[in-house]
Amino acid sequence: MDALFKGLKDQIESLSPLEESEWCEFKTYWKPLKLKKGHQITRIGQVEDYFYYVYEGVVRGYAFKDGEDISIGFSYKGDYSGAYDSFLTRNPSEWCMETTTNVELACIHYNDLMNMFDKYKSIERWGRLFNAKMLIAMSRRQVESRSYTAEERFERLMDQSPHLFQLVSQRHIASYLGMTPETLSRLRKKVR
Amino acid sequence: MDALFKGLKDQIESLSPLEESEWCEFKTYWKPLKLKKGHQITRIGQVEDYFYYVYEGVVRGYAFKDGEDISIGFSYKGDYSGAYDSFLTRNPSEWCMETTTNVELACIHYNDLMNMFDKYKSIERWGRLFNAKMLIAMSRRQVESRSYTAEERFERLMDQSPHLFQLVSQRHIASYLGMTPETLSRLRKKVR
DNA sequence: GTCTTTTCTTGATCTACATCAACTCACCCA
DNA sequence: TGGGTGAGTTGATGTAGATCAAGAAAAGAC
Repeated sequence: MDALFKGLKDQIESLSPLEESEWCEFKTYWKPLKLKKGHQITRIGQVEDYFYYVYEGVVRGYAFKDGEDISIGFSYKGDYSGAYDSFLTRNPSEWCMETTTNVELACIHYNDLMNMFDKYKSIERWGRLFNAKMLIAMSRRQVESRSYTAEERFERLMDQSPHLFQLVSQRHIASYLGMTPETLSRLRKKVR
Repeated sequence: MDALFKGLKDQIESLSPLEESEWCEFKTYWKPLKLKKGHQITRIGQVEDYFYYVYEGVVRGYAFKDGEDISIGFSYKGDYSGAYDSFLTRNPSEWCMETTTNVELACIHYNDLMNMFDKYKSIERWGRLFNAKMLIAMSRRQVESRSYTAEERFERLMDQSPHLFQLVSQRHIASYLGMTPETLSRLRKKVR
């Protein structure tokens, strides 16, 4: 439990240091949460009320388009996670979140987070910098997905996150890479 | 000139209202700027020192991968623009910005904006919400680019931003849509 | 205005990847 | 313990869109 909050505090302070008193209050709003593999965190059409910090395990974010399940991204230890567009806009989510392993999370309710933003400038700053960080990561990924072939995207993922292949099913990785499971299977064979 | 600042103020206040005194100070750091069509705003490898507000005209953001020019996005009237990853990280930019029409902009220097973030919570908040807005737009676009065929992406762009086809060359639109200029040309013929 | 350069168009081919289909393997649970 | 269900593999075929190439048209340059 302590390790979870320590991880969370470190993550936050890497972007914006907090006063001890601020952290003490902020901390009270974060709730620890253990979930089993395969748990559906957010469903489509539902407004996301929580923002999650992943302490252990993997969470998969995905969208549905024409009945297709498209993986948008995976959150591991130290990442934040959630149907972030719905959380921010308060509109029904177009995305879902589910655990692909057993996970340990901490979560905070929208209202509590907004109150913290109002109350503490340092937390407001963390919010700004956190969004900026996400934005940068996402724009890099956008360029990536445009500049490389299926095979190159696969190789890059193998280099950057080899562990993912142990933690997530092939078809989810395939949809994340923007290819069919068959194509991914053939690429893996080629490497072996 | 006044209209430019009014537009800027409205944009900012749509996310976070400012005290009159805050706006008066903030305003002094924004510099108006007129540029001709085809002007290179940011080059690759250069650190982006400015953040831009587009009052009139179109700015194109693009990346280079293996000598390929890939359009990332277009900013029109009322948008913000800039090599945002470089601006935020202070690393040399992997992206470029150029005007595709004559433009009128307002720009603010990194240091001045950071000072404003430090000084005013309302401006810090604007920064957070602005990043959030960009993030949401980008994540929608990411899902879009995965879920639709070239033809569908073209049709959606025709619906959403028909004016773009007047303001930007076909090959830039093509790279934005993730297809070759030839393919775009054929799709346009089909519609006519 | 005419000459040059770049952009756009159109056609012929090629290929990466999708789709369809059949088979294997692991895992679960009655 | 065996058979059902979903995940992964493998092969045969199809196709969207890339690539290559060569005109036509538009946009600058002087």
